[in-house]
Amino acid sequence: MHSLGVKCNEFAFPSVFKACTLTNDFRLGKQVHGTVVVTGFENDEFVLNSMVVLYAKCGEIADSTRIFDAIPRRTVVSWNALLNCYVQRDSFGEAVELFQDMTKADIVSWNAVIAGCVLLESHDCALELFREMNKESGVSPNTFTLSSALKACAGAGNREPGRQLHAYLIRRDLGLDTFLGVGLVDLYAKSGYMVDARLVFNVIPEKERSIVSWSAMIGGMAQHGHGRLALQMFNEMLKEGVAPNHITLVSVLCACNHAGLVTDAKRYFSSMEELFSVQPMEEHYACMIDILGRAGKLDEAMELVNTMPYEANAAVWGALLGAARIHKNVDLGSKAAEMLINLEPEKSGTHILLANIYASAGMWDGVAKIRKVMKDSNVKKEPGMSWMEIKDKVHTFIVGDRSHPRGKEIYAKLEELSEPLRKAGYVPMVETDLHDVEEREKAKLLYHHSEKLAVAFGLIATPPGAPIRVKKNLRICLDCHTAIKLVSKIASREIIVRDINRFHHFRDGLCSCGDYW
DNA sequence: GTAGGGTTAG
Repeated sequence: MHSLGVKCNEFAFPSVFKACTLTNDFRLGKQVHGTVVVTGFENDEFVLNSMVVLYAKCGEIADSTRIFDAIPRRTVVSWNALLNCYVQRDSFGEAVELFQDMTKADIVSWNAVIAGCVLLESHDCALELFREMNKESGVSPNTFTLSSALKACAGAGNREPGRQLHAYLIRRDLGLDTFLGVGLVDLYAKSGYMVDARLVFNVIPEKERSIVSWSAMIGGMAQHGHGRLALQMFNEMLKEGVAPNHITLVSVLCACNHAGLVTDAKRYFSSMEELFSVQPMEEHYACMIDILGRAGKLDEAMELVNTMPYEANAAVWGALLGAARIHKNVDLGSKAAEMLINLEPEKSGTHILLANIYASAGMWDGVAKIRKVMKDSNVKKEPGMSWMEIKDKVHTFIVGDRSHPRGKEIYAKLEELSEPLRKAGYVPMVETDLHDVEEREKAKLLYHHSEKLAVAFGLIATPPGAPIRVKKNLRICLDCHTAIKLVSKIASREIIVRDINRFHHFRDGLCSCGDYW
């Protein structure tokens, strides 16, 4: 158009800027900006709004803000444009400031700040804003708002508020669009209710069912340790003619991993490019290395590390460290830990896993050394915490804590369980505990880990036979894993623990993770 | 003609 000499008007410029933004062509964008100035359209509100977005998305926040300030008649769209740019560029502080300066925030503004909270994983903050919006702003939520709010609930594994959102959208007859469908499936999956996730999945209208909804189901099942069900679902999907993307395939590998299906995993991994036109990416290699490592094929895992077209990242070294722990391989463990400490010095989990490896090999001087390193470098173990939700109340537990109103009963329950546990073969794994206290004190602490307290509370606070659902902020500890398996049998209860990585369904003395985690 | 939402991996 330009070369034909057709003059661009104020209606064409916004689309051109949008195209520059989408293709990240900042050079062209600046040229077009020049044309705007030359042709005298630099006061048009639409033109300026689209320029705000262009500059912000290309990282030129200062210029973007300058253009924003120069808009003669700023509308709510101008404010929202900048607001969303701040949110997407992780400048949440600036976003909040801008939001507070707005005289009349509309639904898009609210959606932007709520999405911003979710992005930072400040789930409670997101829900708090959501409530404030409903109560005080006179703006009512739309499907965008609800999908962010659902994501906040899912991220926190908090089914109750999510369910209320579900009820709300039914009452308002909003119907399930693609995003709400995924949001609900993921909510139920992440809060431990796979049956409900499946029910929602089944009622998503066909045209709203996307590869993302399928992936959420398959990934959810994998996280719950239902590896074979996940693969069944994958086959069902293929039968429907839906093509997997790279995320679906990560979940498929993860499903094989948790079901111990090494051969299937290898088959999927080596044929994914041919069958599904998805080239193995870093994350697929990391999964495959994890699978091989867990299965004890450490040499094969290392070979893949050395031959893959990527530099080993934290996920890869983490997988190797985990494998080293399971198979008690001190050499590999220390190598992986060293790499990880370089890559992620701020995480305490690496030191702890390595200490566990030393401990299980009886290398107490190694354990002591790590304890010293942690002390000197000020790496603090994040305190383990567990939660149990009853009705809409959340009960929190910390190791050895007695402050819960029913503390006495909880400790009595654990005491009562100690004899049947011992008879069932439970031996405290004192060596896995790193607290800097005497052996006897250690056994006591171990027996009062937060997840054990939460389970004991579940036993006394829910009716006989009801499933017990616990959440934990770290990986479940090995000793607790063993103990809870036995408790599920002794007390005839299904116990579901969501740890930082996945779900453990304990039933009749076994765990759905197959002790593979 | 300008602004906003979803799935994965240690």
